Amino acid sequence: MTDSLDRPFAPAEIESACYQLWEDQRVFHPQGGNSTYCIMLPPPNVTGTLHMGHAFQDTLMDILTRRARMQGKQTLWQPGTDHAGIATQMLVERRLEAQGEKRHQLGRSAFLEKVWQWKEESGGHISRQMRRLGASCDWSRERFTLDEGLSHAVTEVFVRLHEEGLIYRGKRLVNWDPVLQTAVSDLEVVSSEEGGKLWHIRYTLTDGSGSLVVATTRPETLLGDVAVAVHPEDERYQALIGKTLRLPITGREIPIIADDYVEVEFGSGCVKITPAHDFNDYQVGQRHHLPLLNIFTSDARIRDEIEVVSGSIGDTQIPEELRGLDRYASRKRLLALLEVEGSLVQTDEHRLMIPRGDRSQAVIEPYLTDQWYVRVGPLAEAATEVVRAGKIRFVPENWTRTYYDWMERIEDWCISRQLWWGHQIPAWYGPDGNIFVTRTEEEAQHAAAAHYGMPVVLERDADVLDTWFSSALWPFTTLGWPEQTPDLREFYPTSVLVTGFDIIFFWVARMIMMGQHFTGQVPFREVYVHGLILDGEGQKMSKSKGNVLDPIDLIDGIDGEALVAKRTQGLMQPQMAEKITKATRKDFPNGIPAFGTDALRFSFASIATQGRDLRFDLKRVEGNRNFCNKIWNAARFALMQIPEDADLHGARELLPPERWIIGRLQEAEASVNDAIEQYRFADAAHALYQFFWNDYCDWYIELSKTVLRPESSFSAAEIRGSRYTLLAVLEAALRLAHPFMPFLTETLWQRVAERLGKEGKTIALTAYPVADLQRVDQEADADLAWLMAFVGALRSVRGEMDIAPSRELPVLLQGGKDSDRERLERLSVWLRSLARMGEVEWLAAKAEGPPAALQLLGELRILVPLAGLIDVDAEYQRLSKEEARLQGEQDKVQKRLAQPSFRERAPAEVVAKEEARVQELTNALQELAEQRRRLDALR
RNA sequence: GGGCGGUUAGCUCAGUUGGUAGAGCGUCGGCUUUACACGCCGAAUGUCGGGGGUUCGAGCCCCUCACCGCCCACCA
Repeated sequence: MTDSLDRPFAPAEIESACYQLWEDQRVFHPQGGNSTYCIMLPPPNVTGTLHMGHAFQDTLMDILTRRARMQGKQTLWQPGTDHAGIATQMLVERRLEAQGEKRHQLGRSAFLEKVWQWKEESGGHISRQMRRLGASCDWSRERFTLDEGLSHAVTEVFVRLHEEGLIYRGKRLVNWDPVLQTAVSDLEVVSSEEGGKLWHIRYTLTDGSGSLVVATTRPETLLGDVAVAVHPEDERYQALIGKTLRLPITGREIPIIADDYVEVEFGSGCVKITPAHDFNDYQVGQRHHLPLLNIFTSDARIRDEIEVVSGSIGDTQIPEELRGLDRYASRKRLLALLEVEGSLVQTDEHRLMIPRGDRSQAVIEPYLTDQWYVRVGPLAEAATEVVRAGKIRFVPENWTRTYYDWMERIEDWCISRQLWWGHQIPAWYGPDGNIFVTRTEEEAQHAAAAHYGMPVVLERDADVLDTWFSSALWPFTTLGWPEQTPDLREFYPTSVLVTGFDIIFFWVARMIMMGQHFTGQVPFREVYVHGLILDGEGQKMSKSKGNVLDPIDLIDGIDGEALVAKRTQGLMQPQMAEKITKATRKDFPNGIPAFGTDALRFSFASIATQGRDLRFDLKRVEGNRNFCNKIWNAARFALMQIPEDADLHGARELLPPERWIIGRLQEAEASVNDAIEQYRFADAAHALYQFFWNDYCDWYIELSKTVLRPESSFSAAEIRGSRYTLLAVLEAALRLAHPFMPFLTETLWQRVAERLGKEGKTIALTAYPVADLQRVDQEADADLAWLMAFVGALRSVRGEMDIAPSRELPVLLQGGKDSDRERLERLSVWLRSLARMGEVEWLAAKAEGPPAALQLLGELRILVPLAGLIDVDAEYQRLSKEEARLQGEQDKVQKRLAQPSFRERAPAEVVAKEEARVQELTNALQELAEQRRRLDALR
């Protein structure tokens, strides 16, 4: 540990030493306790780097984890990383391409070797960054979705689901990414409105009696048309249903069918039906037993010949000039042909939803392929039920509805991907295509031998599983499943899942389905759904916008040009670089100062409200860095006040300030605990901030100076009480703050605890404070409220009248109760030091005092004589303003009281309160008016 | 088309059973007061998006409108 506190707060100096201490002491290993607490880290991409969203989420998890650990629970925060199939494979492919190599030239095993190599190189990065954040994961248990144990579990799950008929293989339309050349799930497709056209194309009736016009946004699929559909009740086309049309270009004959999928109002009310290239048309095709004609290759080019997947047609020829053309080139060409033919009757601008792959951004093509699916119906039902039954609670609760809605409409999950990086599907094919799904190749061989009556050569399915398949198992596979390990027994179901709403469907729902199915228990009891971190302008942070902040830069600081370089390097659109450079130089002319981890963490906690979007403002971090500094200096002060040889454990007597601050501490403890329990991190942070800065520093430290100063007239027991309280309250506050600011609190605690003679190697394993509200002392609270109001009154006079702080204020008192006199006796020593109150004199009740500034403290009149001190005009104005304010309030209250219905219906205590208030206001107004008259005479 | 959020001080946002509107930042004035100028003291600032309703009483409950944002959805 760094030793000297004789310097300003310097986070960089303390952070690494603290983390070292925690790891050396094995602080993060589960230990002790009769109850358990467990959080699963949502596994980040193994080759990724920490972004603001991670840092935010990790901070919240760490707060929960550290508090639970300090509460003495056996606590595990399980870390690990995800192989992130598509993302990682794309990245490695891009790197290879930069070196002039291609995935397919390398071949599967050589390519995979390259990916593993990349994983080894960049794999530890994100966990090192998490350590910088202070994350208290048990790193000795770190897992990776592709490591041996987890892969084994994935196979086990696949095989079991297959045996139960919940996994099947089928040929149907999938979302096909023609760039990545793989199927993706519904969730990986993001549709957004884009500009396009609506083409109107004429199809002529084969009997020569006329024609129809169909409207389409995808003319290039025309070659795959198998029918034209109209609405069954559409009067315009009644007579045509059942007739046939001639497809433009090729002249193939197709029927006119009736299906109520067609919207009468849209376009011409006629829809071309292309079952192999459109999800709706597929349904229509199924209903009407139409052929399935595939016209595209896997990279979305026109085939050389139509592939008849089912049904039959006469001619499968494709015009030579279209063959091999990309879908957009073929669209252009085909439109030209239609134009020539005279079939293109109209072209309209049209906005439509374009589906794109969330990784590649390629336009997704509905494409007929063989894929593996999870039959989610039964799983979803069970997963809905556990939420309904309250076994899983969403926080905030309104996400429950989103969850239900999705679960009700969920479709089977396409889990196979035509990638190489991932868990290869444990399925083997016999020579005749028979499928053997087994745990190992040997088992498949046995099964095949039994099936065919002789050994055969099997071919393994080349596909891998969707990354989210293994992620769905994360809560139990990381704990050793399928083995019934002690960890699994101890920590499963886990306590809470902390996650963003963007992956409720991808991940949360699937974990619930799989967890419930395979363990018979929910994977977690609560789901805390947090908001999304946006930049200061409310924009989503993204590399392409150039507004990304790196959490590590906020901790260590970064100079302006380095930040510019970082933001403009490796852009997908290099032309943005100039704009980003300009904006960055404007927003961060001096770069970013080093705020330290604790300030960053505290900032994350303080913006963690229940909203959906959370703007991240650097000013806030700066403010919290100042808070860290405040704590640092307060601790320095406390330690400085207490001589090395001071005996803190002799007889102690507690003065009102001590009794008061102890009470405030209890209330702060209650607020913080209560807030964390409800996942109200911002409230918890606020309570801490408020207590430490406003109560402890602004008032208590200042009050203690009076007792602890060298010429103090307080007794030894009182001084000891004050010294002890100063340190003990600080020590408790450090423990209370530790989950939020682990580094700062650890460093200071080492020194404070030593001085207090407290045992323990680290604050991380001390007891988390629990409020004892019995210790809130009503009398002390009343004393301090009086004292603070008195000090406030004098400071207000001083501030508004511009009286130098060095100048003592003489005070005249008048009126008031016995308690005011009694308190003045006991508390004036603090009034003198905090407000620099000078001579005090009591005036007789009716006596006419000298011209003075007036402040009211209940029935007590506090007068600061004007002679030589006060500007009469200024005080006159101040009084007038104050009068106006009170008058306004009095009017409001009186109006309320004047209503008979208020007296009749409002609770008696509310009425009494209002009456007391109006009385008080009336008195005050009288006093002020009188005082103003007196001053008026002097002007 | 359906659903969910949001609209409160110059800015960013709190406001949990309906009972006298708050914080941080910023602004203005003063201050080398024996931890901290990353500080201290004082001050200013809101028709709580519009309209209607319930209620003795509404920022909070109900209805409605407007604007902003997000998610879901098969009008080719």
